Amino acid sequence: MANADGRLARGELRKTLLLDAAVTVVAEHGYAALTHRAAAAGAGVSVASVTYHFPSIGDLREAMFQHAGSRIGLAFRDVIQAASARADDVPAITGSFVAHLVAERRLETTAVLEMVIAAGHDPSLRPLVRFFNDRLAELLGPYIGSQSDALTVAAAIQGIILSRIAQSDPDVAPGLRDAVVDLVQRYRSTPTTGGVGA
Amino acid sequence: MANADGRLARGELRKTLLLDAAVTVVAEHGYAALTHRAAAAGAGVSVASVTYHFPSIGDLREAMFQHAGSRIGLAFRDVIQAASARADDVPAITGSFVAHLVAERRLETTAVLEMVIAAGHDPSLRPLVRFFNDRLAELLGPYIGSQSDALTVAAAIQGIILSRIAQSDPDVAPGLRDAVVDLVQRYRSTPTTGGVGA
DNA sequence: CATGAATCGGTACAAATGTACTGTATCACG
DNA sequence: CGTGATACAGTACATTTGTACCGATTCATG
Repeated sequence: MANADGRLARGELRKTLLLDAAVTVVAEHGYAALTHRAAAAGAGVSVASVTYHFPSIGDLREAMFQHAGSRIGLAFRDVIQAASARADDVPAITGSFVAHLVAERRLETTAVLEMVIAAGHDPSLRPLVRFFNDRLAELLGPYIGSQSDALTVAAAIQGIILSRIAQSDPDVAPGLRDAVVDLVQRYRSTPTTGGVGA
Repeated sequence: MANADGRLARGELRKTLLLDAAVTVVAEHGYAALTHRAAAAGAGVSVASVTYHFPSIGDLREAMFQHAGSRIGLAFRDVIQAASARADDVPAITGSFVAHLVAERRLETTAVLEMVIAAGHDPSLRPLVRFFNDRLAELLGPYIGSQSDALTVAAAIQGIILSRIAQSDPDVAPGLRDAVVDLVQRYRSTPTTGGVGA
């Protein structure tokens, strides 16, 4: 899709540029501020370039959510693999991962949270929201035995992330990680080999 | 403000009618859908009546958040009083309260969650968001000794509520309450008098 | 009952937005 | 080197939205 056909590669490049700009708009000014013109201005291109790739505003919104979700999803894939290998380290891995999301992936994370809210009145978004819940639960799975508990903790972690993003205090990142680590540990079900106990 | 002056009473009545309609619009169609005309249509009144009480759209948005927050805040006041008297029952009280919010106060609760997201890029909303976090932490206070832990659990509960509203499954209410009760119990710090242990 | 403020419906207009249309440049391919 | 599809800039127009304005109605008060 890129090497064989240069035209498609160019188009995809512009698309990602536009979607990155769209994610930035949503994260910095809210879901309501995402317009063709706002995305065009953020990417430094013409409005027609946006309407060409995303003819209707619904297309832009949907692609923007998919894009933000894809970025986060890739990060999930790596950390899930690491967690499945060492179940005892799941709390620490999860805590660092969440801190990473809020710090280095703040824009995409914020956009995903906007998507979760939007899913409340837009059923078409629910499959993607459920996908993220399942991925987060999958990350916790090796440490938390119960699937039900894992989903609860996944939702709880989302709430902790939300509260930090809502306050937007840049200095709360370390406290965020500790809070997540502690939360996960309180749901431990599989016996750990080492550890002196908290 | 109501009995002494009939005109003000009438105005306040219309205001609450409009704000209830505004909250409904936000809960059912999202924050972006809140316009003067949408609120007017929802309340069955003219657009001028909305612009009279809320001249700019910013006034309407701000008052809508305040209104939804006020409704939830009143419910908080009662439950906090009940919880302070019986610390051992805090998990059950909190669980039932959360279930009540999602069931009977779904519209206001959804609007408040929209406000939390909006606070990420609108600092003027953060005091109200912090107020709710503090109230929820205050509710948990008698049961959870650490103020830091109480705030974490408060954020976690918000995440659990968010996940249920996002999925919008009406049959998950009982599971919701159990999940909240279990979560709070895992953060117990004060010794309970009775109880056989879970 | 007269009066003035509060309230509200109807209308109008400027700005923002969604979206279509036209022309042009780029690039793969024959 | 022509050719056609892709990609994009500029423009235009209809719709939506924010907001102001005017007139009618309600209601407390003297």
